[in-house]
Amino acid sequence: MSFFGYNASMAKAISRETVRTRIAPSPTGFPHIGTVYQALFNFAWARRNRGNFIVRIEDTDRERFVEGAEGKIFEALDFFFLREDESPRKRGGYGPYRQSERLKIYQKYAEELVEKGGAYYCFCTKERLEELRKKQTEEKKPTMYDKHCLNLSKEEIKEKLGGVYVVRLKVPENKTISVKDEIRGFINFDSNLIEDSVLVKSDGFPTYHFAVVVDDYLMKITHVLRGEEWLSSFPKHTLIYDYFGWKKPLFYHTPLLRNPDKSKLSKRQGHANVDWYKEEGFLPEAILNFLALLGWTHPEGKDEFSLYEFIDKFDVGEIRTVAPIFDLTKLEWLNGVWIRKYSLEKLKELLQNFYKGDKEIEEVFESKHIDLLIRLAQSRMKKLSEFKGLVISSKEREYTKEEMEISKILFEKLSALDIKDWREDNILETLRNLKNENGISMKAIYFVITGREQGLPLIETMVRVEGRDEILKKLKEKSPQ
RNA sequence: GCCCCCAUCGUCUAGUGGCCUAGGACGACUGGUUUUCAGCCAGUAAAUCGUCGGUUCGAAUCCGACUGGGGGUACCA
Repeated sequence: MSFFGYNASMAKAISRETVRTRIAPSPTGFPHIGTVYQALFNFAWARRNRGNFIVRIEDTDRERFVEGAEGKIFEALDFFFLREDESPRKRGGYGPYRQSERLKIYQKYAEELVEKGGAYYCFCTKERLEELRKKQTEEKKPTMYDKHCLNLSKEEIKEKLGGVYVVRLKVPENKTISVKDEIRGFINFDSNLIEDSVLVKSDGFPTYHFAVVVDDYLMKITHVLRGEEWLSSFPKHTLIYDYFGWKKPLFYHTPLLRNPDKSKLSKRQGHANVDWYKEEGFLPEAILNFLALLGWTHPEGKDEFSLYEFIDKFDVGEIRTVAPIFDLTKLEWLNGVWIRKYSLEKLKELLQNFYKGDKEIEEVFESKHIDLLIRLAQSRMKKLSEFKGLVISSKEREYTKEEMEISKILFEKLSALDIKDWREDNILETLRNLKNENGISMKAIYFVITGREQGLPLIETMVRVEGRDEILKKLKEKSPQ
């Protein structure tokens, strides 16, 4: 970093125009991991170019609107450190940032578009449209609006405008509409296959296609990084830009995250809900790291990197086009990597936060051994949720006869060590002898003493956590009478 | 059905005409360290680059067809 915040890695960055990116989530349910994926790329590109990252709430669908969903979106962004520069909660110079509060704006531009000949009023009833669709389906034709209202006279329109109507996009006939995706290049569409979509609904709300164009333009968005599912409606958006004579931002369609069975990442199979990751004890750093690896490769081939490093190295043009499968196994590995990176203090804080309200484990946090326990558990957890199982002993199964015999032998041998000899080296020697002389495996010894097949280091916990009395008491209980 | 996108180990990917008898990471497996399990270290297996055809002296890389997968086809986003 040097004066004016310029460094060599920024040479590639765009300088003339302030880069402005955005995500446009809909408050229609739980916060989706796909939204985080989009947010990551948009956020990183804005930061990389010293630009602004905007969050615009697309709440134009009143039927699917879910109370509180917007708050959950911001909660998720905060959890992932993807802090926006402009949004309904932050404000900014291009608000409002909630589409439901921009109705007047859309109305104005809709009228303008009609005047310019890029759109028209449609008064068709739901019944007529349903009938039309039914007929087209029967005839195995594509279901498209038949432009019935396109040629109404001025008088007719004026007369009907007092009633119920929608505004439709006027798609030209017999034309090739060419759109440019910065990753894929030009893509051509036959205009005859594109429907005159509704731009403004009868309730006065705009549809996505219209609102997104108007808002991206008014909010001076320079780079649109959005999901691949928008590629098919891209020609409609292009048409609107062109009718208005507006300069288009650059478009990058990012791959869709998929389930193990390759379908679009859904609620059911994959784990689409951001809350699930929090509940499992995945760390935001690890999830972000993992997400970045999906569709992008670090120039040095690194697998582990921070958000900060991602911002420094990320280039939008390098996004891959292949839709990756969201594989939890690699995420778990990365989560373990990040858990190991943390300092004891930080990890303790994280764990305490994670287990807030869990009575059983709160005791453990108050014990004087807590630091040791965390240190011993650190390399043994992939998720924060695994900590509890490591530090709270719970009997895994009944002891066999042989194991009870071993308990007895262990009790006898360990009793020989009095309290001042209860040290790691002595215990180790005792156990070693047992192994060598009686042929008892360390695995068996571990189980007999701890009551579980595997876990935290044996001798260290025997000495520093449990203590002589506790160990001997347990062994005695397990010994045959 | 129609339109559009995509196609390298099980998964994430490197690879943009010769450096590829295809490299890395996760996972799996083996060995080492070791008091269990992890961790750490070393190593092994794993893709005839979806298929077929073409261009070329030469193709994972370019072109075409096919197949497969995905997305779209709403007064949802």
